[in-house]
Amino acid sequence: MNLKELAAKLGLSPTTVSRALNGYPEVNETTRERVIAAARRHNYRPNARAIRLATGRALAVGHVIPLNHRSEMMNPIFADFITGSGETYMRNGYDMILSIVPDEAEEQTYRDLMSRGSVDGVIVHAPKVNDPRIRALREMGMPFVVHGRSTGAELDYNWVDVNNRRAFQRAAEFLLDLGHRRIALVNGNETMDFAVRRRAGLTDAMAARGLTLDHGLIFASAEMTETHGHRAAEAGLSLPEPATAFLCASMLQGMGVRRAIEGRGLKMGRDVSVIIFDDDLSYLRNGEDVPIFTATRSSVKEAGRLAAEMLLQVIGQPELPAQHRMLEAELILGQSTGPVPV
Amino acid sequence: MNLKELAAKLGLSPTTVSRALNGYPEVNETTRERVIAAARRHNYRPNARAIRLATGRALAVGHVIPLNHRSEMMNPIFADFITGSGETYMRNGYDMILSIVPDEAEEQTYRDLMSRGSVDGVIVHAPKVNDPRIRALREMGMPFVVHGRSTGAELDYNWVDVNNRRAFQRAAEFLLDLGHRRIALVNGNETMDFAVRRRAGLTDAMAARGLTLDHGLIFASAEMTETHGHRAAEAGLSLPEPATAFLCASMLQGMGVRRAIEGRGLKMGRDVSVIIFDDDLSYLRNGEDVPIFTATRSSVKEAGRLAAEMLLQVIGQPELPAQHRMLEAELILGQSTGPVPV
DNA sequence: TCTTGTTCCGTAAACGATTTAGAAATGGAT
DNA sequence: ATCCATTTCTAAATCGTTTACGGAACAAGA
Repeated sequence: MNLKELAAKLGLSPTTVSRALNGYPEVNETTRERVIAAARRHNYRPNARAIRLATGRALAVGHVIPLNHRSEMMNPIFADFITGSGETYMRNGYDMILSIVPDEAEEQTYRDLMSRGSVDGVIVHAPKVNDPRIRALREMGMPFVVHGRSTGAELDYNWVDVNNRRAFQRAAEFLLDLGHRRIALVNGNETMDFAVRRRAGLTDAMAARGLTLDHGLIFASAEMTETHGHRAAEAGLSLPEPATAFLCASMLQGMGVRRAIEGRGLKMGRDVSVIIFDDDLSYLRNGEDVPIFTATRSSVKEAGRLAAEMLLQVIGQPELPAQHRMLEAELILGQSTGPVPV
Repeated sequence: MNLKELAAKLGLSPTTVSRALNGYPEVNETTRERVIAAARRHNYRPNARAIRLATGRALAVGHVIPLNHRSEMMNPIFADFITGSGETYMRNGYDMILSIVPDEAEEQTYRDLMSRGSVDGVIVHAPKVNDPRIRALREMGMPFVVHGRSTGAELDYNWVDVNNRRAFQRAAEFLLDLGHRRIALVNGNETMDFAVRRRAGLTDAMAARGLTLDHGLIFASAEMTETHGHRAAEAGLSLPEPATAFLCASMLQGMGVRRAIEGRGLKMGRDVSVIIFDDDLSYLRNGEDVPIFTATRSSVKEAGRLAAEMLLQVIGQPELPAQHRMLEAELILGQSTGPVPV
C-alpha cells in the first residue's frame, strides 16, 4: 500500500494525502481525519526510502566504532552508550547505523557515509589526543558530536564528556587524605584522551601537596581488562615499596586488582585501598545496595543520551556554535578504601 | 557530483555511465575505462538513497535488541556479536541498523522496519522459549536469522546456535567424573531458550548416572551479573550440604562465584570447582595464556559472523529452505576445577 | 542488395514520496 | 455582478538512481 494507491482509494490526490498525514495546515480537518482513518485502516506506512530521496535527508545517524586491529577488542562501554542514544533516535524517527571498522579505515568510512548520503551526522567514539578525525569531519562538512574530547584539536567542536581530570583529582585527594602516598594508577591506553586527563588529575592532586608521581606506579595498558588489572596490581604490590592504593580506570581493572589483593591474603579496603572509575554499566553494577568499590561514577548511558540529543540538534541547526556538555562524576563511598595501614 | 552531472561531463547519457560503473556488459571497454577514470577523478559516489529507491532494496539489515524494561540491561554478549556480523555487512555493502527497544515493543519494531522498507532482513536476538517473534516475522515475510533457537516453535526457521545442551552436559560429566555430586547451576533467566537447554544438559548428565537434580541448587537469575553469581554462590555454600561445584552460564557469574569462594577463605579449584560458559568476549578474556576457569567455550563473535553470512544469503535467495548452523563449544581445562574434597 | 545479428548507446519510464506552482471552489465585501 | 482573499485541492516537477525498450551503426550471410 503506497501513497498513490491510498489516494486513489480516497478519491484524493497524493499531495493532499501526504499533507494530511504530515500535519500541514492547508487541508480541511474533516478530510484530514478521513485520510488518517483510511491510512490506519489500510495499514499504510510511508516508504522510508522514498522519503529519504525526496527530502534529501538520511534520517539516520552513524556510530563509527574503531576496532583495534590487533586486539579486536570492542570497548565494553559502547553497549551502554548506545542504549542511551538509541532511545533518543527512535523517539525522533532516526535510524542508528553502526559501522565497526579497523581503526585505520575510520576516516574513509566517514567519508563514504558522507558522500553516499547514508547519514545526517555521526558520533565520534574514543577520541585520541590530537585526533585527526575532528579536522577531517569538519572539512567534509559532516555534523558530528564527540564522546569525549581531544586535547590539541585547534578548532572548536561539539562534545559531551565527563570531567575525567576532576574525577581522578578528587579520588586522589580522598586517598591522600587517608594517608596514602604510594598511589598506583591503573590507566587505559594513554594515546586515548580520557586516559591522559585522568593521569593529569592524579598529578594535580599530588602536586597540590608537593608530591610527585612515581613512574614505577603507572600502569597504562592498552586494554582495560580484568587480566590487566590483575597484572598491574601484582606488579604494584611486589615493589620494594609496594603501592598502598590503586586508582583504576575501569570496573574490570578494579576486579582484577581485587583478585590480586585477595590472592595475597590481603583485604581490600583494609590493607590496600582501591578506587575505580565506574561507568555505571548495566551488566557491571558496582554492587546493588552497598557499593563494592569506592568510585567516581558517571553513567555512560546518560552520556549517550545527551550526545544523541546534541547531535540531532546540530543536524537540525547546522549554524549553531559548537555545543559542549561537561558531566561531573560523583565520588561514591564503598568498601574498598580505608586509611593507609601503619 | 551526481550521475547526471558526471554523464554531462563525459558527453554520455546517465544510463551508459551507470552501466559502465556497475559492470554491465553492453558498454565498450574503452568507454568504461573512461567513465571509471572520470568517476574517480571527480570523486563520484552514487547516492545511496537513490539506489535504495530505484532498486527497491534497503541494503541494510536490522538488529533489534530487546531491552528488559525493569533492569534496562543490555546483554553484554551483544557487543561482540555485532563485531562479528559488522564486518560481513561492510564487505557486502550493507548497513547495520540497530534498534534498541523495550521488549514489549519489539514485534511492532519489526513490523515498522518491514513496512517502511528500512531493512532487507533482521537478526533476532535472545530468543525465548516459544518466542512469538518467529511466527510474526514469518507471517510478515521478513527474512530473518535467529541467534539461538526457540523450543516450541512449530515452524522451521533459520538459526545459528551453539549446542548449549551438549556443552553443559559435557561440563557436568566432567564434574561428575571428578566425584562431584552437589553441583549447583548458576543459570540465566529460564524464560530464555538457551538457559532451558543448559539446564537440560545438566539434567541429562545427572540422569545418565542415575542422579537427580536438587532444586535447591538451581539459581536462575534474571541477570547474569557478577553480583548474582556472588549471591548464588553464597547461598549454595551456606546449605547444610553445600555445593562442591558450580556450573555458571557466564564469565561474570563465575567471577562472582569465585569472589564468594575466596571470601570464605576457600580456594577455587581445590575446595570448590567452577565451570563457566565462556562466550570468549573480547573484553572478558578467560585468562591470556592459561585459562582461569575451566570452561565450555564458543565465540559469540564467530556466531555473529555466521549469522550475518546466513542472513545475506537468505536475503539473496528467499526461496531457500531454512538454514541451520550448530556450533559446538570446546571444553577447556583451566585452574578452577579439581576432584571433590574428601 | 536485402536481411539478420551484434555491439553500443540513448530515451524515457519507473521507484514513492515531497513540494512548488497554480487552479477551482467558496464566501464576503463592495 | 465583480473582485479579492481564503480555503482546499490538483498537476507536475523533483530527488538520483536503475532498467525496459528502442535505435543507429556496422558487419556478415544469403
